[in-house]
Amino acid sequence: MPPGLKDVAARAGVSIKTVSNVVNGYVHVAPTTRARVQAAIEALGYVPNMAARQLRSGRSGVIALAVPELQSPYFAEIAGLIVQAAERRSWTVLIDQTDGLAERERDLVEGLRRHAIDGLIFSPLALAGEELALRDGTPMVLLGERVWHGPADHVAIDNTAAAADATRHLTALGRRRIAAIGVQDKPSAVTAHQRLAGYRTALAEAGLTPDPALEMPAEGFHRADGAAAMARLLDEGAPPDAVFCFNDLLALGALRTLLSRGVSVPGDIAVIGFDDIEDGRFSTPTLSTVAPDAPRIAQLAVDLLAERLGDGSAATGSPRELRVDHRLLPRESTGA
Amino acid sequence: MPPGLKDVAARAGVSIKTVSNVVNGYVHVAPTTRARVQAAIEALGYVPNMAARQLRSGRSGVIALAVPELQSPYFAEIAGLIVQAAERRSWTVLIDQTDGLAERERDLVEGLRRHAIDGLIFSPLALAGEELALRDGTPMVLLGERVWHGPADHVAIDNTAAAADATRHLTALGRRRIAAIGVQDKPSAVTAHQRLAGYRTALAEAGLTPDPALEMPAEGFHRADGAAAMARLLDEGAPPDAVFCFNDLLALGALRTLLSRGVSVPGDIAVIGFDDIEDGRFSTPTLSTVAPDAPRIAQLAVDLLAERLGDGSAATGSPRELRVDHRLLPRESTGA
DNA sequence: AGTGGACTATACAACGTTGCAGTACTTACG
DNA sequence: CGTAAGTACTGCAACGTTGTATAGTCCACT
Repeated sequence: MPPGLKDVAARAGVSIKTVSNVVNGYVHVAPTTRARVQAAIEALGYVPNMAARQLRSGRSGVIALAVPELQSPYFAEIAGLIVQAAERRSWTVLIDQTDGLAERERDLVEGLRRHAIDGLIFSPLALAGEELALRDGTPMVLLGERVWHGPADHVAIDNTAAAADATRHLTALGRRRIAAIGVQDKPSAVTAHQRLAGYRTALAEAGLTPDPALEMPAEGFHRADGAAAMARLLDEGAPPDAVFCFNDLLALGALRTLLSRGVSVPGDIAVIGFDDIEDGRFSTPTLSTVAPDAPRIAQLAVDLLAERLGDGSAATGSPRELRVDHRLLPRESTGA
Repeated sequence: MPPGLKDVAARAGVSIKTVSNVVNGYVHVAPTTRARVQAAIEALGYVPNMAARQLRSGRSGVIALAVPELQSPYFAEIAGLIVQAAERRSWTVLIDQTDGLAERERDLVEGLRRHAIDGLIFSPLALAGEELALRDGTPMVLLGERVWHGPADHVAIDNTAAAADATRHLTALGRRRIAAIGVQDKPSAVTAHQRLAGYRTALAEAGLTPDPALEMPAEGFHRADGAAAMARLLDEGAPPDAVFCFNDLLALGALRTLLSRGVSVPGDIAVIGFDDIEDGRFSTPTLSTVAPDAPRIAQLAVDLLAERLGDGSAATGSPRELRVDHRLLPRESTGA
């Protein structure tokens, strides 16, 4: 049985409460007493019992981070950064994998973990809009691209603008038949919609007519989906001279198809992705991409949550939307 | 304030304990009572308070998983699989990132989280041997390649044999100058040592003399390290005709260097990696590798932990070492 | 008719911690 | 010198849950 305040108190010859005061850094404790208690703590190897603390205070010191999947390098990176940011506030991060399942996401929102966590940082895939309204008062910060005025704080890049930047990079190279890979129908697939919108905007700016045959759907955002979409693009009629993939994994899959068929990149077809994952910096050719400022996203998400947790009433203030910068990174796959 | 047993009891007109009994599925509750209580639970949206539960039972239902880094696809995959396996036991997994820092690892082992977690699945990088002995009774399962008879249960593939298999694949192709990338000096870098040993064994079997110039060190196990090591290999004297990289990331980095210099793979140099991460299945050329049975590793780790948690005394039985299978996956980078 | 057992429900204590109220002693000040 | 303010410490209650003990009811079998 691990020692408690009781045991430390007995050993130091003081009351339980005094030990508690020492542990919590209460000021009015005589130096000699404090030293005696500290010694007892050391000797017994006392560690505060978090469960009891939480039961009293209602705070667990744990925040949850819910992402669709950790396998995806982008989310893995975000997760790592958020853990770091949370550590600076000595919070523990509980990582939840939703696999993009609506059911799992709903569980989170409806607060099945309610008592265990102080707040939630959430990157929703299946849920959108009002479905995200939290029933209990647990503060939540949304990550990624939510549309207008959701029910909670929200950190994201300007997705549409970033997609337009990527596409503009291709039109600026003089490409005319520019395909998009990653289109999704589901109304909840906000990311895909926004990137498609940005793509179309940039095409229009360049005076190009959108060709439905060039807007390739993808079930998921993985390499295999990108490879398959690219293959269809090559097999069906006139191939494009450039492709904007809605994320880097799709782009790497597309690259694989192109190279294995002997298509020159960027000679015949230029390719650009989205996210700036590490893989793209070492692929052959290296992958042009749009890089969201991930460290800043992580920092802001944690800061926002901290603000809501700071004052007791989580309801203070209306939801805020924070924009984070993005950068275009031209690499070999578009001829850098 | 969220409702507690007390509130439900009041609404249903029964005692607190009866509600507790209903919640915990105790058999001897009259159907009508049970229904009334269930209705009250629904109406109030009651959710059990985990902190209080843990305080009573000493069990949190949370296990920790500590890995060097989530960015690494191999660990991300393992993490995902462990979360799945734990979910089947309705455990929550707290993922800790050690960044391979000895200090962080020591904190874990010394049980700073002691009260918060029921058990620990740990993939140590910096710590080895007796330093890993847990002071308190928290059950621990070690992941990855620890040497003989550590202080805790341990799940791993036969690292040396797997490395030998990979190297043998290269000698079987008739390659004679086979390099290794990923050598590390630190005594705690057990993985690197074992893979080097396997490599040397296979060379010896093929009647080849090990050439120190072909054993390339790598600071980390990342793409950049692999790319740099490969560059040095090409620049210093006679280049090899095959390379065994100690993991897939190193191999992908090496691939990048080779292709950007116009070296043919596998024509001039064959490349094989280790881990079977998704990236290697979509690189150009696709990457030959050795695949550990990751799902089984995850399942066994969780099972082992469950066993230690089952009976109250965690000390039952001496540490066990479980071997998991691995498979050689020849792909394009060695001429498949 | 009496005894044992299964069934249903309850009361109480305890898990380890902290907020609040309170006690005893010291110092400061008019 | 008396009172107020500050310092050092203590005791009790409460957070929400569950294990143990207990009490009453009903039925079945001697």
